[in-house]
Amino acid sequence: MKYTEKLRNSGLRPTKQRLQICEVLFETEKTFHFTINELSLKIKKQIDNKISLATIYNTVHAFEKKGYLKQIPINSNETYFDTNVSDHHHFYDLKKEKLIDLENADVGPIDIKRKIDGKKIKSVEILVKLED
Amino acid sequence: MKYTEKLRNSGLRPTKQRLQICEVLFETEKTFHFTINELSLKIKKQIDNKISLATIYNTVHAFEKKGYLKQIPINSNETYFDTNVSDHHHFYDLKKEKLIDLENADVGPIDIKRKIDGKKIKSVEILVKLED
DNA sequence: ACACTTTTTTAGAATCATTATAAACTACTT
DNA sequence: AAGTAGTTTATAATGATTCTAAAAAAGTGT
Repeated sequence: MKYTEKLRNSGLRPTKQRLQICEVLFETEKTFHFTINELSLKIKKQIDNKISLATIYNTVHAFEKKGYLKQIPINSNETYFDTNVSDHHHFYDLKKEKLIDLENADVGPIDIKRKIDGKKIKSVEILVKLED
Repeated sequence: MKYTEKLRNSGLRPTKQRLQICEVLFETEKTFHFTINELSLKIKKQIDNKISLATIYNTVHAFEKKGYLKQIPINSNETYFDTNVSDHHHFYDLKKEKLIDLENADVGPIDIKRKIDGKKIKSVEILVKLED
């Protein structure tokens, strides 16, 4: 299996559950955004056996820590994740509660002029809220 | 009282609780960031009578709706608010878990080139994560 | 001031995402 | 095969937020 190595290299044991979650997350043409609840439903549809909710939480957090997933900073009662870990930004449709990727080319260059002593910039994330 | 009119003009009755919360929120030299829990403690310290938690939630949401407060998009289990409602962005010091205001002048102009049909931009918020 | 309507406050309960627990299970090592 | 360290699991616990419905306060008209 193609994800076995990837997991081993990260220090994560390639368990059946993790490999199956990899399939659901990364075996897609396009990247996508999800909440744990949405992912849980997706897994139920695509996988025969049951994966417990706790395992889904554990796995998503483990993957996020390893850089295979990104958390999207957004004010919502649910945490949003993104399988697109490249540098990019988001629209957030407030009505539909849906995220839309903004390709890097869709946003002019960002120039952060201020510096904080002893700190370096890890990421710059833009959230563009949309209303009707 | 100086906030009475402000509230009336927004269609909010200037109740004792709302006026007191105005004092705590806006009667400060500098603007600040807070969670509901932090605000609740600040109120307990500064105000003699008790204001119920439900009222604090109600009031903060009412003020946010009227534009007197801003929610800050950030991944945390608690919602962060800002008394600085001017157009500005934030640094987030990952180590200290602290927000720092970025004045608008600290960030070059943001150009969102992509448009979504039937939607208009409500806000553009940048979160710059800082590491050591 | 009084009566009446509407809004607001409140304590407590309910909700819901997330995390903790601890026992059973699985993967890895020797 | 045995040992151990990591993982999964159901379930309970946590904790922020929202809901409820009754009491209180504010606004309005007389």
